[in-house]
Formats: sequence, C-alpha cells, structure tokens
Amino acid sequence: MAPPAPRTARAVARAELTRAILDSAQAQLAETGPAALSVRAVARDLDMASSAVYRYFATRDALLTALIIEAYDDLGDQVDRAVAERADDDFLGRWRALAHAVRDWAVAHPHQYALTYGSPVPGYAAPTDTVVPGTRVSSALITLLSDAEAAGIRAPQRAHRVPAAEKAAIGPILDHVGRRLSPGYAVRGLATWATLFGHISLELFGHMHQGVLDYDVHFSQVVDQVGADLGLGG
Amino acid sequence: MAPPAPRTARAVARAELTRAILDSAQAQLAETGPAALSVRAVARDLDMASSAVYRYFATRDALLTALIIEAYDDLGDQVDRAVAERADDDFLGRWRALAHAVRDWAVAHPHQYALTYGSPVPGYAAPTDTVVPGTRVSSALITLLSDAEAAGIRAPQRAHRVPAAEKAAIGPILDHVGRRLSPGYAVRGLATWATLFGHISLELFGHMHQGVLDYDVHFSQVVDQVGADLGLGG
DNA sequence: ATTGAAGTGAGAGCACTGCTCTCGTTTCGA
DNA sequence: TCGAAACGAGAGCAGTGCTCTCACTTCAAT
Repeated sequence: MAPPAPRTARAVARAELTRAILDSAQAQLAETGPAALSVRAVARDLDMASSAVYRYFATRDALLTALIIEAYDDLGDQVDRAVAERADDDFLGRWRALAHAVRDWAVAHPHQYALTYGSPVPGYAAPTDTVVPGTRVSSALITLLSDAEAAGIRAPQRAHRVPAAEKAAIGPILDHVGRRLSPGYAVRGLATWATLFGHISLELFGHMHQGVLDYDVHFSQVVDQVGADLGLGG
Repeated sequence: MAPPAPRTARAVARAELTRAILDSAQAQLAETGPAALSVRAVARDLDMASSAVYRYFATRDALLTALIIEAYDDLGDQVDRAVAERADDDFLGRWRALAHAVRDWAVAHPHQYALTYGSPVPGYAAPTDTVVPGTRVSSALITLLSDAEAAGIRAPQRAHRVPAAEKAAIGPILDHVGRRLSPGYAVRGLATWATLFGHISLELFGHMHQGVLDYDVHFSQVVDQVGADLGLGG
C-alpha cells in the first residue's frame, strides 16, 4: 500500500501534491464528467506546467484510475458504515441499509457512479488495481446473504436451477470473500445485485421525464420487495 | 421527416454521402467506441476534407445523435419483429421474446447499447430528437402489459403502493402510447424494465470474471422469474 | 563535506482533435 | 441566363495528451 510514514521533505511534498492533483481532478470530474477531465486543466488549476503533472500520474488514464479507486472506496466505506449500524441479525435492516446507501451515494455522486458502475469509459479498460476495491459492495452483499443463510433463512420462491459448471465456478469467488453460500442463493444474490443497480441506473441515466416518479418511494418499495423475495422477512 | 423522393442529382448525392458518413462513423463506433469517433477519421475514410463533413453534420455531437437514433430504431425493429412472431395471447412468450431480443441486440452491439442505455456520453445531453425512438422498447413493454391486464392477468404478489402524485403523472405517458394500464401494474412494469436492463448491463459492463456465469441460462431464468412475477404464467 | 544519482518543474514541441473561415467551383431554380 | 445556394478543399485556430530536453534541487552514499 502507501508508505506508512514518508520521512524526507520531498516525500511529504510529493504526497501532498499527489493529493492536490487528485482533489483538483475530482472537482473537475464532479462538475463536468470524465470526458472533460483534462491533465492540462488540472495543471492550470494548480499553477504548474502540464508536464509536471506527468511526474505524478504517468497518463491521463492513470489519473482516472486513481479517481475510480477512490470512488469505489468511498462508496465501500459508506455502505459498510450504514450496514454496521444495524444489528447483525436484522437481515432486512442490513439489506435496506446497504441498498439505500448505494443509492444515496449514487445520487450524490452521479459522475463517480457512472465511472464505476455505468458503461465503461471510452477506450478505457479497467486495470487490475480497480478490481479489489470494486468488489467491496458485492462482498458486503455476499456477507449479508451468507449470514442470512447461516441463520436458516431461505428464499421463499422456487430456487433457480444452477448448472454444474456454475456451481464449480462460484466456489472460488465465495472463497475469496471467505464465505459460504449455496449456489442457488448466490445466483439469487446476483439477480438482486442486477436489480439494485438497474434501478439506480434507471433513476440516474434513464431518460425519464422529470417528476414522473417519486424515486424515494419507488426505490424503497422495490428494496422491500427484493428483501421479501430473499426471505429476509418484513 | 426525410424528404420522400429526392429529385435533383444533388439531393441524391447528398443523401448518399450522408449515408456513407453514417456508415463510416457506425463502423468506427462498433470498433473503438464513442470516444474514438472522430470527424477527421471519417473524412479520411471517405477521402474527403474534414471540413466537408461539416456540410452534412453540423457538429460531432450531431453525428453521434444520428447514430444513437439509428441504434434505437435498429433495436426497436428487432424487438417488434421478435414480439410479433408470438401469438397475441401468448403473453409469456411475448415477454420472453422482448427480453431476449433486447439482450441479443445488446450483446451483438455493445457500443450501441452503451450509447443508448448505458451512462450518458460525457458532456453530451440527449437532444429531443432521440426521445421518440428511445421509447420504442418501453412502448413495446407497455403494450404487452396493457394487453395482459386487459386479458384479466394480475400480478400474483402484493401490489405496490402508488402515491397519488404518481398516479396523476403516469397517466399522460400511457396516453402517449395510447394504452390503459393500472398504476400498480405500470410501476411493476417499471421495475421489470429496471431488472431487465440491470441484468444486461451487468453482463456487458460488469466486472465479472470471465466464465463465472453462463449468462444464457442465467438470463433465461431471470426472464422466466420476472414473467412469473408479472403473472404471465409459465 | 563532496559528489553523483535521482527527483522535480518548466518550456518547447509533436501529433491529434473539433471547428471556422475563405476561396473557387458546381449545381439548380427562377 | 443569371444569380443564389450548395459544395469541396485548404489553411488556420485553440485545445488536447504526451514526450523530450534542460536547469535545478534534494538526498544518500562515499
């Protein structure tokens, strides 16, 4: 990770300037979106030569990648915090907290949401650095479902058929999170995931006529419906 | 709309060149995505000066808009054709056809899908020209649900509560399509929509480890599940 | 303490982009 | 027939990502 305590004055300055670049880029991103993110504009904002910025981020994509990682971690923190406020055995409450935390964050940071969970940025292939922080929300969901299943909760609706090949493939993912989950429930969790992000994307990107829907109410109802489908009670 | 029969030789040439520009741009889009779409590259491809292209499309965004409209229409045609192959009273079959047509098209044209239903292109606000073709799939879904409800079909699960404000707001949309649909079923249809596109987006954009999921099987199961939730039988 | 390598910032410059303007030329309708 | 409109080409402007070179500063090993 990051060096624990930068000793030399130069290292401190480097860390600070790196932070300043990220902040400036972040501000640009929040304002005008990822395409408008310009290395030269960041340099202008910080009163430095554009070439100097390249001492800190080798490429524009590298800068974008750093922003994506920060966005993932920001969302991950927010979700973890919201879920932790509920009692461990309040599975419906935990699910509600998770879902609403994701939506609230997405509404508050639409450009970051587009960057992380929207369609990939043009010509930009997510580097491996982003996959670990990118799984934090799904890990939280897996943890939740795993706890619920361990407590004897089962989905009331008929289970999906899970092909043998998938059963074998799902195992390693769960191992990575360190959790146990029946394949059927895991697949159901994936559908839950898709529904959650589908609704958020619809609200953010959908060409919905303004004011047609009270998304607060609508989203709450969908979340509760999904929770019921998962057998979390309510 | 478009002039029905261009008489003069110049008008014909203009139509042909417009078509050629769109084709070249389309090819670039399919290859490298929307960000790489370059007016100059199109001009090079067609052996003309870049300034000449601007006689046909006032701006890069205008060219992109034309491509988006064509994408919407292409998908709309495909969906309409697939749905029309089923008997009018085979509601589950019509729903399956619609859902799979959307997914098949998205998988075959990922960049176009991102352009139309993914996160909006950076700094690009969808002009009003795109809203009509953009509603073709949702219109098809509304038509389907309206037919189903008219045939006495009701969703088996408990109905969502629909605030009065939304009831009033939903009306005009349905009028625009020329259909009747109870507010509860309409909201349920919106959730269906979000689930459908959520799953497709997850398959296309999701940072899913390759080979983890057999999306053919998974998607089919989800579609059938949604169909059952809508009370379409099966 | 000195020296030399590494890190840093600035500036010029390349290749590319979207877009504009001007210039002759062609086409077409009145 | 004549004049307006449309057209294609070229030059040019402002902006971009990125590279290279050049001075200068910091820092660590001698």
